[in-house]
Amino acid sequence: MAVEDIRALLEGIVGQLVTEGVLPRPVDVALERPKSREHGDYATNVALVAAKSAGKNPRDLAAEIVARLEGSSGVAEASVAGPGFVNIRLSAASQGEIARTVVTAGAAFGRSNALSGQSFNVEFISANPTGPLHLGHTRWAAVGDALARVLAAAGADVTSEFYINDRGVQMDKFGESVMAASHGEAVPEDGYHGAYILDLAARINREHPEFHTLGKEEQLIAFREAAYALQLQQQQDVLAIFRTHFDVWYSERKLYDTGAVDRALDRLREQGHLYESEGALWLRTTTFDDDKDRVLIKENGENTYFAADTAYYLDKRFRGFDTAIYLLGADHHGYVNRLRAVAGCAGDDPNINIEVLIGQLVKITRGGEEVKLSKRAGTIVTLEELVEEVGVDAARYTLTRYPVDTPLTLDLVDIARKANDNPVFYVQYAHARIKSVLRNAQDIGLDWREGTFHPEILAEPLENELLGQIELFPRVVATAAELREPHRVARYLEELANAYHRFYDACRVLPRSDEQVADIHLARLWVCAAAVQVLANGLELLGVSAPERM
RNA sequence: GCGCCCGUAGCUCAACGGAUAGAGCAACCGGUUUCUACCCGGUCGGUUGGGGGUUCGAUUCCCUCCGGGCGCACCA
Repeated sequence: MAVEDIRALLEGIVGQLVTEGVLPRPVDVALERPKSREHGDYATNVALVAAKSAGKNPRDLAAEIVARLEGSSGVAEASVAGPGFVNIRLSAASQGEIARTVVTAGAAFGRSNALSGQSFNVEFISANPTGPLHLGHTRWAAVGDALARVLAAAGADVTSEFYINDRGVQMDKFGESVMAASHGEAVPEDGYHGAYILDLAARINREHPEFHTLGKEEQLIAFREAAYALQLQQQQDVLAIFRTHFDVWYSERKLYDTGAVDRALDRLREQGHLYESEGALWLRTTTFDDDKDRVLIKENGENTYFAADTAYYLDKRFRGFDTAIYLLGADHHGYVNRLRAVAGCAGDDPNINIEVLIGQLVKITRGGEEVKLSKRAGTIVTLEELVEEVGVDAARYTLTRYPVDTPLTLDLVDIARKANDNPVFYVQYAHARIKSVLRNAQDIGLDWREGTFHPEILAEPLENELLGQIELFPRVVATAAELREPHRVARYLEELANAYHRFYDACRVLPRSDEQVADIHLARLWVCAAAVQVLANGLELLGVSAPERM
């Protein structure tokens, strides 16, 4: 019996109470899993919520609901508890059916239509192609990708996107730096100084010796473009290794080439939010809660970076996305208001068409000491170095198991530890452990898919807990998507893994050598098959591997 | 000065406005006759930064103070 069934049952009862005049109007049915198992499989606070409007004592009202729940099929027991909660315990049979549901749904279990019909553009990282991705980008590489997966699992139409800042003076400085290095000269003071600049220069010298025959202007462009291509490719390679997928790599240059900037200005002009002052063109963002108005075109005729941002937002909307989600670092939170104001100025609803998620900074330590310098980039630790040190699974999982508004301190030694104090291995181990049991079952010729599944014999408390935990998965995924909080999936998996380990500890799955195969063995194999499926589905949402053996 | 985020056990952090605020680590004590012990159980540990308010109920929402991080460009 699934949550939806119980919810429907309760809603039906509330409807009856309204019809009978006990309640003046319907109330929302909030159904939750009690923290304490002693409170049953499910609990609802409808009586507490409705008591006031009904002019009744919450416990009396709860008792009326309980009376109607008892005797419903699938409900083993209902009771009033505390100030007026209604606790519900399901029958073993209805609870056990969940295993069959999961196995039948397979990889689709957990997917829902909670957000179907909504289209999202999820933009994250969006680094300059002038160097390696570093720690500042890493949190989003993991969380942004997981968010895109979670939204899709909730039925939303999702496009993940990386905005390439390939225009402007930073690109020129980058080109100058590589060119200087290729000539064996010192890199300009305000250029890029990492060791990777030397690598890029050496490689370009090798592949394009003819660049040195070009005139200064042409040579600068040649180096800039060649270095850009190589560096972008390097970022893409690292992200591919990190399993972070982007549907679209959107070049800032493209905004200009396709006329998106002009189109955006036209739109804003139509909406009446542009004005000229002191020789510059301004957007009146203060109308929508920004601190000050912003310049789009400078006095010297150049576009500001903000003009590109504006055009980019509108381009996303022109491309048909309902909501543009931006994932930004805490050091960019000052942009939130002006971005939201752009939506307002364009005639959109800043509360619907744009969402900006701010991620707090991540600090890395190694054995308790802060790690700052990267060997390669000369700045802070790179994504590549992090992966080399702790591996993709550990890095991704660790970064996604915390809410993004929590400032993080991660210790490389802890993350890489292959022990139970490391949640990623704890969850993966549960998966591998079940796979092992399933393999062993196969080895002794025990096929749980054949023969009859008897859910009603799954009456052990730990079986019940595990099944209840499994059943929660779709709701967890939907909530993670609705709240844009993929960490909920990771936390859930840890609880699921724990529920499995405790089940395994108490309930023998396979027959011992001197035992006959019985219904209970088959039934528990179904539970194992369901648990391993949910673990795999959950890890997939986080982009973490689900190992067959460890 | 203005704005955003954060403050929960010794440490790293959880907790759609719900019941006795939870995990892991650290410290101590236990558990395996056969499926993966990278597992399971127990003990110790708290004025949820302080103070008000909202309500049946506040770690959660509002106000205020304290403490920490970050941001306040015709830069990119």
